[in-house]
Amino acid sequence: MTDPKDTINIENVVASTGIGQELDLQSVAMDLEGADYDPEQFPGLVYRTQNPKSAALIFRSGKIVCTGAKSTDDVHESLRIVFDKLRELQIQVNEDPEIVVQNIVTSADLGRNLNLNAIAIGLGLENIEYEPEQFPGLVYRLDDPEVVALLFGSGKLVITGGKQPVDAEHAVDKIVSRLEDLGLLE
Amino acid sequence: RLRKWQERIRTKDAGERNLQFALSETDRMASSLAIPRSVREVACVIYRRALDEDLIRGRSIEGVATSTLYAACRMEGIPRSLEEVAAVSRVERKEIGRTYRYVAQELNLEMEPVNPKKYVPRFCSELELSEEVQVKANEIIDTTTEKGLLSGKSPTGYAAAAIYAASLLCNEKKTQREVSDVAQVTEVTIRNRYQEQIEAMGIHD
DNA sequence: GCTTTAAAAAGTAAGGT
DNA sequence: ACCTTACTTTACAAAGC
Repeated sequence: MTDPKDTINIENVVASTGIGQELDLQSVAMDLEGADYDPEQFPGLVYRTQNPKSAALIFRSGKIVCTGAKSTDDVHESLRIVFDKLRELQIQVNEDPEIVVQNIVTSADLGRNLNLNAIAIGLGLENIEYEPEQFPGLVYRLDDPEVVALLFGSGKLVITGGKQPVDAEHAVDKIVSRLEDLGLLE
Repeated sequence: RLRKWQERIRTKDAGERNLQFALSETDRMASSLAIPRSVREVACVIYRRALDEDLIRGRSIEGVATSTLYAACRMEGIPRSLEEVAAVSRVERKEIGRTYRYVAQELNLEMEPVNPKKYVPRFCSELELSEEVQVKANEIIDTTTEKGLLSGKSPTGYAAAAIYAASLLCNEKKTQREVSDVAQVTEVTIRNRYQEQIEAMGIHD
């Protein structure tokens, strides 16, 4: 039997940072190749990196959001690229801007089909949300770690809201033991 | 004192006007969906609770009224799908679903997932199918659910496929198109659920 | 509340061939 | 009937309406 923890895969990491300098997004949009900037629609300028793949949202305040990376290392690498691109435009960027991971999205596989109806009742209707008419996944909010898990009939799951990769591991352990206690993982 | 008194009256009046409008909307929607009076009353009780707990703030009266009607139908065992309630509401389906989830959570309605069998009597009568077909459709739903086919599937699509299969088995065939019209799901969904269900039932046609 | 970005899960839908 | 595209859900930051 495969430990469900070994099936965990990081799918997306969201992080925020800042260069410590205000920006004229209009001119950055002109000089930065591939930049998307439509202030009427959204105040941030969108810049995509190819390797690693990610999307950076750059704001007038100099604050930046990076999303789409597959690991925390990729977040740092993507932002390093963004910082260098800005420096090429003669923009001052702090030496090592603090990068804060805000959210990690992971997927995993329990390796068994799940009876979501039984799980909804077993885990307590007041704690879960399962509306198959609206979405096929069952929404399970954990207190510790503070994450949200989406459970599917296939046994696959998505965990989001975590700040560290270990949050997903702890969440999987708790979900597995809760389901085993209820006899719903057989 | 006097100001507080006036404020109370104003709030109360606003609340009453709010409630009056909500009740008339609930009645209008319930009438066009042929929902029994007893269920409308349940919807009104839920709406009143939502009003008392201040859940209306930031949402439209119509949206909450539609959601409570949707919830009441489920609670009373004669569910209407979001598609159906959205058709008589001026709030879009997505908003009705969101509001319903919020109200159900805040009022601890503890709603169980809809059993597809709850749609069988109404859909079958709209299709003028016999009692025999209904029994067969229920049997298909029970058997395939036990085999784990229901998880994550929409109850209406699931019921529609079982009814379609049952109509074939009982020689009272309805087309996928006819069933999809009453169930408000696409023929593709009926086809997909139907294939899974007959395979799980061990039926070869 | 909304707007935008990214990504997964699985079901449903819509449009084209 | 198939194929592709797209929308539903979760979390999160950013600035502005």
